[in-house]
Amino acid sequence: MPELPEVETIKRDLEKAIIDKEILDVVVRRKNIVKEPALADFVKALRHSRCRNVLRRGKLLVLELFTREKKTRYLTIHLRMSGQVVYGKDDPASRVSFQLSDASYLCYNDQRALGELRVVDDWRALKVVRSMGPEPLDKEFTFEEFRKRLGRKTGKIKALLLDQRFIAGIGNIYAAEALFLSGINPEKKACSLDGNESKRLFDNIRKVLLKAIKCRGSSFNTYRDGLGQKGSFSRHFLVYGRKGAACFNCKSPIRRIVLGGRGTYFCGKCQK
DNA sequence: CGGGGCTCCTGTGCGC
DNA sequence: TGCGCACAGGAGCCCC
Repeated sequence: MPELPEVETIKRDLEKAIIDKEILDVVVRRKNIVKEPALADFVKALRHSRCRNVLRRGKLLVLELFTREKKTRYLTIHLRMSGQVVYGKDDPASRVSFQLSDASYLCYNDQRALGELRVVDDWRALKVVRSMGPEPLDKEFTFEEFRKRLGRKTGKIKALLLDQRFIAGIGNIYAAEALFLSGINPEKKACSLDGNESKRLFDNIRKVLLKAIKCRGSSFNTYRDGLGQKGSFSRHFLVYGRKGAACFNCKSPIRRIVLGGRGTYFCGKCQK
């Protein structure tokens, strides 16, 4: 489900909703979602802590907490395929529910229960964070660097865009959309992109992510924002989920192949 | 290093 | 209607 724009939308919603509020209690209804520490310690660390800040790195959502013992801890949330973090009333179907000091709740919903919650001392020390590639919307993410790193990769460009170690936050939807906008076939080898292609891809990655954030994400299925509402970017999909439909550019049918185990949509005529 | 398959889960939709 | 299979915004692991 959630890629960078969806997680960023949730982050912004939570900033408005929960900062400085105290977590009074935590109910864990699905234990295997809590990865670290052991369940009792997880609950203990959260209870009576306050949310100081909300952060995002790639697809990882991070709540900075100030505990009752006056220590800083971090609740990290990875939503995987179907996770939601929704502020409002309690939802008995939620996997984990946080009761807040304003009589509201923060619910972690997750139909497929593939998501991961952790409480850690230092979220930046997590292996997944340490190995994460650059943030595509940061100033430090430059075309020169992108081009250089592309040139060393012999695998298919779409698989590379999904690799969080290469670049953080892109998932199946935005990889497909950025490649279409750039006129690049998803099976093309990364190192074979020429200067113009790399530049178009670099620009379009940022463009599509920014536009999706403006639309508050894509909700064709389970994604919801921090207040339980749908995002509208699905209305702007150019290729994703459009198998057999006419390409908006050339009218030939959008194709679907499986690449790296993921459904991959593209126009065989416009993307070379 | 690349790529394929399998795994963790639950739910939906389609063809027969 | 019922059943089985494919597939779903992710990602780690094993194996060739």
